[in-house]
Amino acid sequence: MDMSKELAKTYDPHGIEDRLYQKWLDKKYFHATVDYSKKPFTIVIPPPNITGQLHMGHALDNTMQDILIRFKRMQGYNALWQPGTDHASIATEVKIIEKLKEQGISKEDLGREGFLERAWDWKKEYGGRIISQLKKLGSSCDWDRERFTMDEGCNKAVTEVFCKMHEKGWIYKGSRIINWCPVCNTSISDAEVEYENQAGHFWHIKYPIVDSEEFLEFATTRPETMLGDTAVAVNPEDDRYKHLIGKKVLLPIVNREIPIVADAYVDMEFGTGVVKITPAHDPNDFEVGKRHGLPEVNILNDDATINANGGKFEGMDRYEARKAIVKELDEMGLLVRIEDYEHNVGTHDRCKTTIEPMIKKQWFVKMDELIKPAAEAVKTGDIQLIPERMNKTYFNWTDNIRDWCISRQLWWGHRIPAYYCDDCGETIVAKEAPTVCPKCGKNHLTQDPDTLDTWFSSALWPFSTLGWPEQTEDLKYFYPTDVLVTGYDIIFFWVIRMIFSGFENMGEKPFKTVLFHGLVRDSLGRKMSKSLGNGIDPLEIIDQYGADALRLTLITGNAPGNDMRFYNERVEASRNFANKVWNASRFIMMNMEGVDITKPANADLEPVDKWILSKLNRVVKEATDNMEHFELGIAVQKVYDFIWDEFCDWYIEMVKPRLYNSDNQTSKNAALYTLKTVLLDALKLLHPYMPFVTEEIFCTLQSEEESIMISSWPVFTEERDFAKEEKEIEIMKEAVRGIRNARTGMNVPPSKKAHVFVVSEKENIRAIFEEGKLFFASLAYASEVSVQANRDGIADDAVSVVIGDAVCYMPFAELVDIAKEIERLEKEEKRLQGELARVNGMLNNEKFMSKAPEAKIKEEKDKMAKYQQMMEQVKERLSQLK
RNA sequence: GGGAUCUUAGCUCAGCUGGGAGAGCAUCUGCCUUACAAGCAGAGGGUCACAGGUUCGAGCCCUGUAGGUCCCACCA
Repeated sequence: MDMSKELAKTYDPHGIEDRLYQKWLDKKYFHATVDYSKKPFTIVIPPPNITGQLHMGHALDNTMQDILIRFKRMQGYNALWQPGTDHASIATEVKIIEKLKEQGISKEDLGREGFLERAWDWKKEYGGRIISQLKKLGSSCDWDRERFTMDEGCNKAVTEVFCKMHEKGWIYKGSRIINWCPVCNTSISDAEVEYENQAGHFWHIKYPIVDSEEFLEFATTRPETMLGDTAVAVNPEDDRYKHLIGKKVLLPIVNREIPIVADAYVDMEFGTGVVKITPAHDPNDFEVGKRHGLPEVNILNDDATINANGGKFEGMDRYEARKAIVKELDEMGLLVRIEDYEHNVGTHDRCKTTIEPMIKKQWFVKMDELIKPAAEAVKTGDIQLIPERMNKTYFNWTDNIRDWCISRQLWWGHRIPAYYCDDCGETIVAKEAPTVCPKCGKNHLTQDPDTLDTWFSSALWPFSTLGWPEQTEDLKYFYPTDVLVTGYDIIFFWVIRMIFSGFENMGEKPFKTVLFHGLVRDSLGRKMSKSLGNGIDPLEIIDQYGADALRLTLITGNAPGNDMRFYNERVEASRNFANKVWNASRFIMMNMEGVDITKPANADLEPVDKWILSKLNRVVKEATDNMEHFELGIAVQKVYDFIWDEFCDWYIEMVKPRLYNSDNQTSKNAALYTLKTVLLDALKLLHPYMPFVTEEIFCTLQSEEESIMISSWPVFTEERDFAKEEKEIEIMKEAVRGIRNARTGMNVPPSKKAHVFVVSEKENIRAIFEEGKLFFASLAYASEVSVQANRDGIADDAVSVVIGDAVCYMPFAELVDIAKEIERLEKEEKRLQGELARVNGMLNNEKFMSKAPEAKIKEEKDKMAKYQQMMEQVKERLSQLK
């Protein structure tokens, strides 16, 4: 071994991580190309926004994907992790506008072309930032394939889909009530509206009834909308108002006579049972208006100031107008009272502005047919959601689907491929801009100024990134993709839309499995947010503890779809584990130095070697199985426990005497071989989780293979299945534990060695201890170990440890406190009594004996035999001592 | 209003198809044992929210109750 590569005493990820990542890039390990000799395994990245900075959510999301990709790659799949970024239409546009504002420039100053130029510049400058941050995490994306939702290919895909669906009639333009954000100045989809409970008021108001002295009283949370009232509604069954139906009220201030209509929408129990109807500014009123043929009076400008329909309030902000109107109603004696009222207010998820429902001409996607195969796929299990409970959330959306408003009054995005003839008003939807109007033949055509909802292009991501609409080889080979990893918070925005888009355009699901993860919260369980300032920067954590430690922290102790809390102590624990692995490796390498290790014959392996190989074999099987089922946290926990508890704390300690004693080269070789073999396989199992430290060790240890990430995943082999040795070594471990325990109980310092006598009537048990004498002595702090069939020559007052198959004696002479020893044995007796009672209870239960599976009964019988044996031994010792 | 989910050791959480309660951190005791003090060896600590039920057997399945979190709907 080249000792210039000797490892440092503590693991320091600095320098190592960047160097290894660069090596992987240089060697093109992340790159995947079509190869029919291998099975594909594909993941498309949820494209991070170009405005984004890596946060813990990304770190978790991408760690999970990287684990799956690295795992499958090692298993021999042709693993493709398709990366890219999202143009994030509204988020980016808002940022650019903010930046321009600092320079005193408005969007309009620049005009569309100029603005887009700035936007692309912005993308160039910041769009790559998050990519370099993903690299810090160790993400093994195929960067040669990096895509952008607004690149040429994606644009082609968007246009193709838009035109195709328009032709089918599934994309239409219509005048409907939509959610309007007065700050962002655009329509938004229902999914982008976030309801927020706000303290507000209930204004109780009355309208005078025409040709009557009577008034009709009702309450509203938005009195300013009265300017747009075109009716007042009551329930047709409501006896209080039946006589008024068909009559009119005089809308105050506006002095417009509006009808009293009857509509079942009105809840008689709520308030006075009277509702003012403002079809232009409330979705429910809009429906009522349609049913009764009411006029729609729009009273708002796009910036939520009152327009000309508001008469003297024109130009006022909606909230100013509210005050003014309330004041005026009060002066007219029409304000009955004001009540404090908490109600849900729709806000824009991006900017938190209260949205205004408005009637606008927008483009929509008709959902009723489109959603069918998407709902069916999850129902039949063609697409599997993990955890399964996400199905309910999914169906809740598919069952109540509403048409999707896709047009946005923004510039940064895919422009809608619709053109209007200025002369005859014809609408043309086409992939290429038409030069003349097909209807009137004139050439005054204007493209629709609007762009598409960001999610329209991300919905196509699983196939647009593989070349669609071209029928590329990549598409044939890598589609459908295998797993989509994402947070449950974007199931409506993205997951569902990808699914129906996949079926519609590819005739096939976009992925087989969706693996959901939860939110990463702060140590107090709060969402990490900019406004709270409680966000933890993954890059800082990486800098402090290393990417491996961060990755492990995000994966351990967490089940799919569950939120987790993040705090530094957890990262420290992960970092400590990396260091543990590092030091175990360092130990093994030190001992390998200058030694030619050869593969030993099975007969030359000692029982402990077989024991650890067999244990390894099992963890290989189980961890692999867990990973196949996406139980990443469970899998890594098993690997962690194996490495730390079994391999480091037991096996390494067990073989030390053999390594230090070079008299028996066969035994030493077997130990070294086993150490190296187990370490290499354990590193492989760990690699998907902790790619850097495992690679660094692997390459130092195993110079003939160039990288662990392209090495092959360990598999279970019969050859390493040593059930007998596993059992035998467990007996010795039990003895060691018992001895350590007894010593601690008597405050015997480790420096005080004792002669340990192992007494067993069974020859095979004696043989086991005889064979493992060397390590048994060191683990049990023995100056000497004697294995014998009876207790001849052992002092009566020796400390005794009962393990069933054997009894270990430690004559300490002056140290032993007989009273204490009796106490200890009596405690053991009591414990055994309890155990025996439990086992007896089961075995004497006829129903248990007749109904329980045979294996379970045998298990309990075996236990009983063991406990009985131990009980006898304890009793015997007690009688001797007394 | 509908739905989901959680309640397990002092803290944060695992516990996969029901078969003797686990981890990390924290606490206590003893150890610088020639890989690791970011360590080693031990210890203490839980009527698995509560009440019923199914079962030979329930942390796990069913019903209900209480409290927390989230999603959807949005009664003006």
